[in-house]
Amino acid sequence: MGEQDQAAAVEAVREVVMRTEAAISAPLAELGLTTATAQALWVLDPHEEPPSMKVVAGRLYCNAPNLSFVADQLAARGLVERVPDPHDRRSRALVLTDKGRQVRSEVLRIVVECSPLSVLGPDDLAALLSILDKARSGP
Amino acid sequence: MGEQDQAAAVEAVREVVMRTEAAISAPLAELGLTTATAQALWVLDPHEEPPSMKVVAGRLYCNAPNLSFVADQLAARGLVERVPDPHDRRSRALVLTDKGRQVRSEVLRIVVECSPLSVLGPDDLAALLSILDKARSGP
DNA sequence: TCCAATCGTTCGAGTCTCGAAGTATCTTGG
DNA sequence: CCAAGATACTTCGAGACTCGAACGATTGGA
Repeated sequence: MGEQDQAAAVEAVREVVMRTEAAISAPLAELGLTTATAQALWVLDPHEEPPSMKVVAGRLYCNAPNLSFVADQLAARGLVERVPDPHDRRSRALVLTDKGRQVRSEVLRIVVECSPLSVLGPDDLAALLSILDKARSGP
Repeated sequence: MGEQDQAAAVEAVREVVMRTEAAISAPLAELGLTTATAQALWVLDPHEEPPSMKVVAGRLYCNAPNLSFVADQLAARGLVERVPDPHDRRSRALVLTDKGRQVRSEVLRIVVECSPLSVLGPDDLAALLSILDKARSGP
């Protein structure tokens, strides 16, 4: 019985993501972004120490060649820069440029505005986060 | 402030979906399926009246050419059949074959087993479903 | 009847993703 | 110190997915 609930939950989560992507694709296109490039921008927090390519690839659940491809696009648009790590010259950190920080905040605004989750109140959002954090911390 | 929570919630939902896809890709490959074909199989409920291509495309948030492409793959594997609608000969319904029903149940089993949501208890699952249904019924 | 709208398909192009191979660098055991 | 293996990233080539445009078949309304 619980398996049916779980399948329904997976389906619900999937649908929310699909609807979000469908809703944000047009506004992102006006910024010259796709969902792939926008997600890469998303996981670059301006307040943290610039993460290496490997770390970013991990956050995006993609492999190194894929991230190189996406990083090239962001770099071509002047949104990120590859800066060598002084402690390990094999490694390169992805750093947001000024324009990158600005566009990233636009991405966040668009996502927050277009996501189906925008209809939820603060209590529901907090409960949702609490539950999903349990799932994320699991394996 | 609520915008930060909402951004975090969108991020959490995205991560759950990414982790699910990463976890199921290998088992699905053994069935000769990709995430795209598996999702199409997923939305074909054996107990309902076979839906038209247009309806299925809507469920997958994709357009008609894309669904034709995916349906071709499922048909080539003998998992679905296109049957003409007697009332509207332009329309074709996607019907699961016997093998299709069997493989679809395997897909459900894999997803339920591999999803990060599998660590959640019945109460959390029910709460999660309740909240996401609010978001889904919104727009 | 005629014409616009709908359903599905085909075609071509573009984007995304990945495995394999290569380069540069680091690290470890001897 | 140095050679061998491991690591970080890139490039290349192929495959999978998605979409817009154009087309044929069918439907339904003026």
